[in-house]
Amino acid sequence: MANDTKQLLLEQGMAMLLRQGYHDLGVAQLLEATSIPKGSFYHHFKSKEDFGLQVIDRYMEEVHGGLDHCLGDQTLPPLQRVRRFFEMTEEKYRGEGYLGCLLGGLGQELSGISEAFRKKVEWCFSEIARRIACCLDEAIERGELSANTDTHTMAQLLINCWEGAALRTRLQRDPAPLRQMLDFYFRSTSA
Amino acid sequence: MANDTKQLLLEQGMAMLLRQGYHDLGVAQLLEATSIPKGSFYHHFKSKEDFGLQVIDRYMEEVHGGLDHCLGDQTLPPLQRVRRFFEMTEEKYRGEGYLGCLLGGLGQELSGISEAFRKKVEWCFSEIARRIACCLDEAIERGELSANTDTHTMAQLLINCWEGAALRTRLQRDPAPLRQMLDFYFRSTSA
DNA sequence: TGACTAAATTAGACCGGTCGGTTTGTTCCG
DNA sequence: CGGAACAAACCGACCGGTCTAATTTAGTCA
Repeated sequence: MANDTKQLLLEQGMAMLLRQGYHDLGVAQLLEATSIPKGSFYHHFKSKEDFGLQVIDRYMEEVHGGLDHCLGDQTLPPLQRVRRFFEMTEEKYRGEGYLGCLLGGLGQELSGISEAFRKKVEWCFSEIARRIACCLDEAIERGELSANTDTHTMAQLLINCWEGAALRTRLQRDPAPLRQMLDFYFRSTSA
Repeated sequence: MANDTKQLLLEQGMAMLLRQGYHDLGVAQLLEATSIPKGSFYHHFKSKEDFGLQVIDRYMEEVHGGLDHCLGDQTLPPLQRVRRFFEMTEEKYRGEGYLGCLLGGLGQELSGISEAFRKKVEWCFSEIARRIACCLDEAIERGELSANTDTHTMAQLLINCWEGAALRTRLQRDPAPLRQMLDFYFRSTSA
């Protein structure tokens, strides 16, 4: 079905964009990998840029799924839920060969030359931070964090430090930076 | 002189690679910006990839200069020297329009498709971390850090968290992530 | 000090290949 | 039957790199 074609392109596009980045991945290469003709590609997507932006949307669906799953787990205290989300993300990175974060990659590559991508990626990070901040608010209520914690800032910090660790993980093909970052952040944050 | 030409290409290349990344910057565009003919480019550089790797070398000269300047300042205690280095880097970012870090950008864009770039960028980060770890060793000696601090890991963490903040700074064109990260790191690290 | 030579550097036209996107046509599905 | 989806040839533009030629620079020698 038509929707299968579009989803296949988005899924394969996510994987290939993660490894190669935006400019190194040509439309032709993606189509060769999926055995889909170019007419179909331009039927579903207005342009390559449109495709890239929709890949990000598709990616965020998965991220929000993961956030729903972890932050919604009432059997764990809030801080552990937040940490669990990142541990699951690390497992996802392992399945991909420790290539880091798609958002970080596209944001880094394109935010100097495309306002559409800069705004979209920044909005995505802000959305993730907003959801984490909500969970940190609950941690304050539960006494896990001191009452004067600026949860918005702490959530942004968590995202930022994770993205830096994700870059080094991509460079080293090793998850150690992710673990060190989580250990440091949660050790420094607990009440 | 010939060396002037090469240095001009490297300087201009640094600036343009920071904004646009590797693949979006064509050799012709760089040559148009510098009014240098293509024959000269390929006289000084074996290839575009060779050029990119030499830009990184040139960049690291500046980084080591900044490290020499800050970490060698005996009028400040060690932790403040380290922090000063990053504050100076933030000022450099301001001059560039808050476009983040060249190493982070190239590492993110190219480390999935070029072993030469992946190794070079990773080596650069390791070098910076090594020098910062030396200064953190001195902070232990001075009592600024507890004796059981793993300075190698703390130095890597500092680099990683900074790179994540640099990405967000690039996305937002705002230094707030850098400052928040430094405040958090040094507040959590002091003895 | 000037002439000469070789090497270094500059100059830019040209190349084959690939790019993103368009166009025309065919097939499928509701 | 018409619109959606698929199909693939084709296009102009641009890519990294090569090649041949011209100019400049540096070294040597009388």
